[in-house]
Amino acid sequence: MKDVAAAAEVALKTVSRVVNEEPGVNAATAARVVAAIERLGYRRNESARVLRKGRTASIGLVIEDVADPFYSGISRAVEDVALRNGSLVLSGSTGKEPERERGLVLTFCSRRVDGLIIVPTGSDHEYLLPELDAGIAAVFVDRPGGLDVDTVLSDNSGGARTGVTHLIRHGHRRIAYVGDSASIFTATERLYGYRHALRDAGLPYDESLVATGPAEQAGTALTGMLSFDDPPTAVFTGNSRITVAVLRTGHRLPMVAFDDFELADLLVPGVTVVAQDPVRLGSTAAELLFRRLAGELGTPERIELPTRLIPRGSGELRPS
Amino acid sequence: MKDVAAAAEVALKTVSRVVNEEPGVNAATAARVVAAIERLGYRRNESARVLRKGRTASIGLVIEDVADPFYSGISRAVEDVALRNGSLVLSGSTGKEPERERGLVLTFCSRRVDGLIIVPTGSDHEYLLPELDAGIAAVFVDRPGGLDVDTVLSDNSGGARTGVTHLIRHGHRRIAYVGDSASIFTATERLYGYRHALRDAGLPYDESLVATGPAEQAGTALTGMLSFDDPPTAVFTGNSRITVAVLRTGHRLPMVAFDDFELADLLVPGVTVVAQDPVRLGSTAAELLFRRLAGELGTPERIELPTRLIPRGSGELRPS
DNA sequence: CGGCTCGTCGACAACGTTGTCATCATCTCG
DNA sequence: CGAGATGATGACAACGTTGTCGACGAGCCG
Repeated sequence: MKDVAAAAEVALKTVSRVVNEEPGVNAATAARVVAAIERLGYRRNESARVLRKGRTASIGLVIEDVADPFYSGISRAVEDVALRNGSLVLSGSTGKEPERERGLVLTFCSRRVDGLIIVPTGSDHEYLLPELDAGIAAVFVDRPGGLDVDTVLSDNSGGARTGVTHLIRHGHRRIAYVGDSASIFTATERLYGYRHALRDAGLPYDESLVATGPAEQAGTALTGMLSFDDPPTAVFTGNSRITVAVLRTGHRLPMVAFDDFELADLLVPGVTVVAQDPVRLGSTAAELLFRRLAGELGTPERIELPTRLIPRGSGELRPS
Repeated sequence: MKDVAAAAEVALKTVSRVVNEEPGVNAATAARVVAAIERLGYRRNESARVLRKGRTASIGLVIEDVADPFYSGISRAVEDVALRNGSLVLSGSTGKEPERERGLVLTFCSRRVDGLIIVPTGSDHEYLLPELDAGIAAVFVDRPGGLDVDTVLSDNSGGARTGVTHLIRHGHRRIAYVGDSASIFTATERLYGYRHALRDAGLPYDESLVATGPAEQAGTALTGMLSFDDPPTAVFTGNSRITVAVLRTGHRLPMVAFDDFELADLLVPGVTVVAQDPVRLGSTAAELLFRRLAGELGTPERIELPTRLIPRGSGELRPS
């Protein structure tokens, strides 16, 4: 900028004014400055600007894994909203490691992002408090982070309840639940929805039909249940990875899956799912964040987005 | 930092030294400073540091769409490599719009990223030249960007050739090619591989069996071909979106698809694919970038990663 | 004991912006 | 014609770091 000023024979400040399109610059002078900028290939140094202004026009996005379609959907939505708001997105995957989440968040903070969108992995987010005090806005997505902060969730229990009820309506009385381990918020909620549906229908809750744990064990768990004297006639799966694991076992059990996935309609039978809307999850969170950044006050919101049952065949099979 | 210095009753520079773990600070003094840092909840302002040092320890990643599994694979790999190198990733999706790509790249540059990893969307990347001169490193991934810059690609033509040859070996003589429009580098390469395979086998190249264009038209194009007097007995699809479009038509034509996709093995029959390795694509590009950032000189490299044929059934069917 | 090195520390400038205020010429109006 | 308003421009400080260099005392050696 100094060079540009020299080249255009004006003061530094005048160049600054031109670059920022501030009023009060003679058209002729401005033209001279623009020419000099062009000639020297000058581009404003955003770091210095940030230092001066305090706002970085960037937000941090912390998710579990960009490579997972659910999170990449969120990712894309956040990106789009950010772009519309003139912000950039710094993103990082935690891979379910709370330590890595913490590292990412703190790094983002020291880079002075204006706000954070976090899919919380650990349960303890105390370390965020000083940052929040320092004025960084934060929104939790998909799971609550244990702090009194804006949060956007899917209606996990309601969705699971709908899905299980769907199976019950089709005549199933013994329905297996295969889901993530109980330490994960969404898994607990979905299991709750499952129980709720059983209760609604007056069916007993049988613990031996419930398997929780990582996706790798889902297949064997279900296979085990099928060897019972009184095996389940249908299964409700708690997330996509588990759904796939169950599908790979080759049992063609009637099934409703939580979370939609590509090609669910091309399998035979098509897989009936309770679909979440990752894009809407992401955009809602981002909109909320930018409203906060724009100065909107008020108590933290907790938004629950509806899920949608998509019948495709597997959930409409009757017990055999 | 000023406050910390005051609280610890030392000079600004001493705090800086402690924060950066520079040698030459008395242990007792350091302890006092650390205590003050703790007490005040101080965290270094990275923007100021960047301004002073010139390096931002961040790279820009420009891809077509994070929500596409192929690109999110790249994304994740880049992220991991960056993290290992102490860098952050600014990312953005272009959605195939050259204008948006340009905007993203220039924004990243004005934020002084150290380097860029770009999946080029437009063909004209002249606008990058001033940035490259300014010392920003760049690597193109998946497609060349028309500039003499490090580039990491899949072996598109070789992969397609292998895939088509596979069908030929299984007795097919009339093989349809349904791929992306010719303006896209990878599509041209794959079509070239297709022709190459036909030539190798002494089969004629029949233009009426070749459909290029967006995925939305892929289904109808293939359906059209199947009404010929002498219809194709197998199809080679040029990318995942097109593969899915073709699958949705419901024709159970013998088929080899370029690019692997989740659940390809669960369809009936399993879909034989020529798999690319997005993760390796991303990590190779990132490694290359960081080597350049570390000062490695030499002429730009052009790396072509091998593809892998994965037989799953659909490609092993004989003509009916 | 004088000169030397070494360890520790601080003063100061600089990075590239932008906000504040001052300057100066020109114009307007009574 | 003089006072004040207006428009254009510039000088300077500040944002929070870090690099450079110099100061100061303690310990060492000859």
